[in-house]
Amino acid sequence: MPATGLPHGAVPKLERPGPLRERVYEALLELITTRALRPGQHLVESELAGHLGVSRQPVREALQRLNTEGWVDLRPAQGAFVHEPTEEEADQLLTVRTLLEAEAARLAAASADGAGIAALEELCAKGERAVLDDDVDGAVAANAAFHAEVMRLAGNAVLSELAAQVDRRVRWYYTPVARQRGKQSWIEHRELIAAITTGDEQRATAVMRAHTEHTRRTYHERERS
Amino acid sequence: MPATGLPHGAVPKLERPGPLRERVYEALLELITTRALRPGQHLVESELAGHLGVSRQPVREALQRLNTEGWVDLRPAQGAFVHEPTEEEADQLLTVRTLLEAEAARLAAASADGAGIAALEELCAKGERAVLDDDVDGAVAANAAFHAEVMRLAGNAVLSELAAQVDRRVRWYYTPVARQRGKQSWIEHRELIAAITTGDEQRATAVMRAHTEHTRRTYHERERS
DNA sequence: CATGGGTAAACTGTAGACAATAACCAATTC
DNA sequence: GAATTGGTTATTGTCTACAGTTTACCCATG
Repeated sequence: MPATGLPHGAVPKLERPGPLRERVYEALLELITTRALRPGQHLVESELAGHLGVSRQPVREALQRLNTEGWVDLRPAQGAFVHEPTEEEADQLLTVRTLLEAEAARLAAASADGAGIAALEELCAKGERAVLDDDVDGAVAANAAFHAEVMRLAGNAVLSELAAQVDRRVRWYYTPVARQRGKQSWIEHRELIAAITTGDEQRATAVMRAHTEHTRRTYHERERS
Repeated sequence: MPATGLPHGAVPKLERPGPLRERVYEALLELITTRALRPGQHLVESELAGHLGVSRQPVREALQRLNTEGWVDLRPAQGAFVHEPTEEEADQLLTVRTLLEAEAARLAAASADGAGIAALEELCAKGERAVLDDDVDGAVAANAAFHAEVMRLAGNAVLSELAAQVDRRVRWYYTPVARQRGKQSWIEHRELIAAITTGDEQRATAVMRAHTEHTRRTYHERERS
């Protein structure tokens, strides 16, 4: 290796636009999760293409990826429709999410690590601060970051990737009721950190399971609001 | 509804070709799982297209789906390469598989059902027969069918879909050593059926976990063969 | 002999054009 | 008047062509 003398991070990494399909994919996913594209809506390739300033091909590829990941339904010879979540499906997703997150918590507890725990505590503090400030977006972001960090500590890439997809969809269903669960959520996070710190796999699993189950309850009780 | 006088089943259902990308996808997946396309191999779109008698476009779409599902790695501006499984990844996949299958077993036990149990027993018998006949392919197929049936009984579509993908990849890694685990596997299946029949969720989970963990052991001990 | 530059080939990424298919609507017949 | 049939339109599925990048090889040069 040649000695360039340049530290890795210092290189500006001159912007690579990256494949168009990726950007289209992310743009569409953003539009779906923000409800700019509503469930059941018919997505016409040429419209999207024109709207995004690209050709139909990248749009097609993005739509197909969204299809395999469950965001849109691709009816043959008819086109793409934004997926309509059902009660049953939301419930099943929450079940799977509970499973994956609980396992991640167990693995994280098993391979406890000082630096990782510090990161968790920082994210937890950030979330608590956001809740006190009534910063909903900040709290949601901190929550996602917290769970992602637990996933990272688990050190299982396959698990992490699956959980990322499931979590994102759960959050999509769940966003409308997200504000209800603010303070209590972070108390539970503190408990989880404690369990991970002491390396108590059983307790970490139990706490995370209770945490996500609690989330499910909140979801199912949302009608009365 | 017009009375055509034609019974439903009698219509030959003249072959619906289905979207080309689907068929290309299945063809490529078959080629990969059978090792006709070996890990690390560079897949050139135009070659595949010519070989399959279609244009590049369906091949592209199939490759991208294979990419999102972890079968091929898609390096930008360079093309598709058959994914090379690592030890670590195989281990992580087995962990996730254990998780998903165990949960499926629990759910299946919770919603025990006479017809379902009968189906399981039949598949089990078929598998045992295949083992006695040294019919390896038949045994592998019966094994897959058995696990798929447990999944179906669990009644969780999301879980089922995830497990299907994970299982298929696990089986890809695992196929070379599949013959080692013949008879014992089906004894464990019998235990699982017993647990499901009595609706014992705890025991069903434990049995399935032991079963898949056993599979993992076998995998990791394969070098010495 | 090693090294650097430059050129060419191969492949992917994107765009545009054409064919096929399914829904929609009106006209027609029983 | 209802149902069926034929035409029409909009949209997807597929193919072909072209531009952009990366890689590898070869030749010139120190």
